[in-house]
Amino acid sequence: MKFDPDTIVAPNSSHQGSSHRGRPRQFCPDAALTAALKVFWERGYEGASMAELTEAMGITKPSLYACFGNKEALFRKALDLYEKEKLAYVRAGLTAPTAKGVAEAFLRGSLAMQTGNDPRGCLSVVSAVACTNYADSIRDEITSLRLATDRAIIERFERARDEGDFPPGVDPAAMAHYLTAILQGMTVQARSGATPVELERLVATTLAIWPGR
Amino acid sequence: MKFDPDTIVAPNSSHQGSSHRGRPRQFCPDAALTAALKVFWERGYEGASMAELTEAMGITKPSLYACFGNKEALFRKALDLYEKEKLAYVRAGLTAPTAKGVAEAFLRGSLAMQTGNDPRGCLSVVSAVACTNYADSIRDEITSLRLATDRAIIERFERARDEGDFPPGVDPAAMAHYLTAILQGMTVQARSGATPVELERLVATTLAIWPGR
DNA sequence: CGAATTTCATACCACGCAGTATATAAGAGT
DNA sequence: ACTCTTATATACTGCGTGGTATGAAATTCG
Repeated sequence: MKFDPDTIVAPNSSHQGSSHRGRPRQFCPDAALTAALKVFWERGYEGASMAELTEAMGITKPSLYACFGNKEALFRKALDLYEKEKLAYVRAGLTAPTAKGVAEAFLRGSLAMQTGNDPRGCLSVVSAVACTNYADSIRDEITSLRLATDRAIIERFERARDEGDFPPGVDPAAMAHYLTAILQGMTVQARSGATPVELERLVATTLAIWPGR
Repeated sequence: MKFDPDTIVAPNSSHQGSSHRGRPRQFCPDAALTAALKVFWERGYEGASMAELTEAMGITKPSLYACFGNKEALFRKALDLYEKEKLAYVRAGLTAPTAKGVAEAFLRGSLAMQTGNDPRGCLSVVSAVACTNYADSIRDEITSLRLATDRAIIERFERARDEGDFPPGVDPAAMAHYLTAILQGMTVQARSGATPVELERLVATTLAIWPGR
């Protein structure tokens, strides 16, 4: 029976539940995946070579392939991790009391991501924009991920409209796409070297202009 | 003496001034460069292979290298062509009478580019975001290009402030970066499959929110 | 201990990439 | 007509890529 690469289990640094025949793996898959995410994040899918990845992950190629499948599967898992960990502020932001509060939470969350130690820019944006020749499955996953968050923001803004957060005549869906456009633009600017101060000013400007509460 | 690839001259379809020793070239460099631009535009620099380029340009590899130098030089010339032809609306937009007029010209110009037959998205944005491992010279050229237009917009908005286009307390530079962020976000959304109607709505929303005249 | 099983390390493979050597074709100058 | 020059076509090179074969090391089960 073959090893199932879809299930990452038993990082050997933490407590190991059921014992395991054969030689134990000498690295922590979670840590390795985190390292891989960082590489994909700054180099893009095609820009990240297996050599770079294995070096950053601190493992050899056969270990990588045995544990994660292939490059595409690795990227997919890294993308899952990204959306799980790094995009927490999206889910959190949706709980803000007003539409403007949601916008502020998103903008500040995105800003915090740019000023941290992580690579600049949003992995989803980078992956969506860069090269047309990604594997179709990857493109599909990225777009479906984007559609899901778009949908969530739209629904949140529809509620906001019903609660009177917007001036009359404002379309919630339009405001949602407007907000995501600014977030994406912020990613592009961060990616091309904008300073944290400039990004902070972008946040402030957007909030100053924001219609309603 | 070697042929200087920096000067593209004598497309053989148009009138040919001074005659030319040796076998005449059997393609039009301008048309070939336009075809190359299209490929770079939709695939990115690294995503475009020489095979794709030569096929789209309708010439063979030695012809390409003889005429344009190498891949990097070809991209550089394509980028020049892009900024000269496709970004004409930027220079035109700067002449609008008010700040909001400038914003509208940029937004509509960018929108028109997305709905045309050309590849989606802005080549500069794609090139800026995608892969970190471009040749340094290319990155430098792209950023200097971006800085130049940023500077132009900022100066135009400073004039707009002096002319009273903005409400008091609005920073022209901040508004410039805000506007470019939206344009960049529009590119990202167009690149990831947004419909012209959605982009049109983004333009309308931005203009509806725009402070001042 | 010995057998089974799984991971690790080194070396390797086929392929696509950017770029080129070489020989031939097509024109201009004399 | 003959030479000189430039472009074209075909075939090639060296290299980096994603992915793998193979054998040794490390563990559990009997």
